[in-house]
Amino acid sequence: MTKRTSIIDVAKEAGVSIATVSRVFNENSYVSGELTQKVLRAADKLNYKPSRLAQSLRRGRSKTVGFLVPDIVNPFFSSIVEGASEVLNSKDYVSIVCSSSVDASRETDLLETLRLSGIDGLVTVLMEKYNSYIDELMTRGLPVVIVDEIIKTRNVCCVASDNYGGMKRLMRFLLNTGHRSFAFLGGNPSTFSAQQRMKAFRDSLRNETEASVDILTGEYTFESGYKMTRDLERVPQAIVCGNDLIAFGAMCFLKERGFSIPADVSVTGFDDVIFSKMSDPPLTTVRQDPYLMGQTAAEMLLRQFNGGIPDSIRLLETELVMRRSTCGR
Amino acid sequence: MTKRTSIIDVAKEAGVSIATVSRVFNENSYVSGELTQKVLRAADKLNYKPSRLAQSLRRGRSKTVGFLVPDIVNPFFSSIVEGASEVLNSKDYVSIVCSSSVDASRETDLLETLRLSGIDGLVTVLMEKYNSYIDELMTRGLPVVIVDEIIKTRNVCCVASDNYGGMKRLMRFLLNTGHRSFAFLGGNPSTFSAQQRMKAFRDSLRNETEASVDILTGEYTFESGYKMTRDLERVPQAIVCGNDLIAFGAMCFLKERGFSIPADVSVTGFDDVIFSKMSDPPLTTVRQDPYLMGQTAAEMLLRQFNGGIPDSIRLLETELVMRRSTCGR
DNA sequence: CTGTTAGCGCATTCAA
DNA sequence: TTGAATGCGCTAACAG
Repeated sequence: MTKRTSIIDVAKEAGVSIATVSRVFNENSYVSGELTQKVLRAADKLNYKPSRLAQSLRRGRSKTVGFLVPDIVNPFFSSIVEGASEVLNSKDYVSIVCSSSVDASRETDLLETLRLSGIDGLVTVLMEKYNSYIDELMTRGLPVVIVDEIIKTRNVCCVASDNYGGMKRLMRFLLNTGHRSFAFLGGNPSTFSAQQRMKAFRDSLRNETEASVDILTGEYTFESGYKMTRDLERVPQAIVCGNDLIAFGAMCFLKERGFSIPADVSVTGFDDVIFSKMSDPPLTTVRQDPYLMGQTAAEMLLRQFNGGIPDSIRLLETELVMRRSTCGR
Repeated sequence: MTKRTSIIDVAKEAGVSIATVSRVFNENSYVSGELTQKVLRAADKLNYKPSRLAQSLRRGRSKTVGFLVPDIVNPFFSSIVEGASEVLNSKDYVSIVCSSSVDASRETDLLETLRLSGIDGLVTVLMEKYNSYIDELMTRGLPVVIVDEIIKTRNVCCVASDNYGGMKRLMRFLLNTGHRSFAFLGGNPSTFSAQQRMKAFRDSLRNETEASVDILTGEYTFESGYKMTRDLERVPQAIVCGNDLIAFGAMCFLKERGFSIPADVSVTGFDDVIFSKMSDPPLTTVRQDPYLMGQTAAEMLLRQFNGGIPDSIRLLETELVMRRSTCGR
């Protein structure tokens, strides 16, 4: 880069001290109208804006927040980042984004890089269990918000969808519409969301002594959904999937085998990704709002910046979306 | 944040000057083995790592690259970011990501924020036409790479898929399999990629005087594809869509109207998004590789950092992916 | 209200 | 090889 124009250049141009220039740009101290105009004019002429780098070093705050997510390509995670960034950007914060590329072993390194970059706060979706390095960061005083997971054992801010409640509602709907035999095709059971959804599935059937139940777990992917369905000993009245991708895989297999959806078997998903309304048939699912999760996380962070102690846990509503992949029995 | 341990603390602990500590961490100057050990031990004990912020200010380089994309939630754009970030991270660069949320009027502001944050380079996918602020940044000496658009009029590095060649190949395939009546359902015609694809479509049919041709343009969305198909005066043998989303919309409408795909009408897309193999029927499309585009962009940037002048234009191969949404006539 | 000065944490002269 | 001193661009005392 060409040499930046610095505060000194502006001070010279305006014929004032650098402190005055600084004051004009910080707007918290009083400067006479005359000098303010001079400074503004000079700054404009030289196209000057304060360097965030120098401000950061001096202030000890960088107006920067770090993000660490498992996979930025996954719209679920990128929506979280987008939601949070929107809120943060409007407060003049900038986002440094790291993706671990679904490699949990890289998380600590990336977190360290983020810390060294001088972030003021951290928003993260962790891959598996709680990363103890987070504790260290918090001990050092870094504001943190964990997304898509609720951790009660430590005093850390968390925001997640009500996975349990959403799945409960879906199951109630299925039960009410006459389904009595079920299969659950879950995602990676080490994740918080998968655990909650599966637990809700189980709990919903606890009193249904007549119901037939099958539970498999795999990955949150199309392929995994396809395979798990193939591995099913028999096709039940309803296949409840851990997320939409699994449901797409299940529907694909079922259609190949000549089953008609929903006439022969109902299929449900979770998430309501953009393609769920485009699938054939459109998928009955539980909508969660990752964008809102991001916004909420940002607000929790902002409150910490302002010295407030936000509610440490926020559970976001989910919504049952009934489409044509399910029907009454 | 708790007070960071600084280079001074380490120097004291090790009983050396801060210059020596600095030298040990920079590995470019010679320090005796003894002092090196002392410093390393002290740094380890105090858990010291140099502050990137201070380094940036001092060096005038931040090891940070800025990204500006229209929509980070769109996997196409996030793949570009991911591909580039992977390459850059491995060279110890960190990514500052901005999304204009599909609002072209915000681009210049975000670019300015990025500049003030002290980025060493910029990778961007612009919304519409060339943003002249980019020129200013380049004039100031900032290395820039434009992605998904080829700009020949200015001396700027560009990387994009061979949209034209890909569409040509697809049309050749369609022509070879006996299709003679076509509709083209294009995306936003102000984007470079849309223009290239449409041009290739037109050029392919230039010598087919017998062919019947219809051209509509809209947005790169499911809804737009649905509507454009509805607006078609008659259903041709092949509906060539500007991207996969449009194709999904088209297929949805066609199926609702009782058309059988591909028996009654072939449908094609562009991009090969993850859902294209899951649709019913799976979509014939042209695959492009945004992740590779990102990687390539990063390499072009790195070469600029090293003072090299990279090829200013890189066109990436596309691949025809034949699936079951098309058949011979 | 304005200017002078110190120092954020570090890399890099210049001497020794 | 090592240390002392300087300054990157800026903010925040402290004086005036």
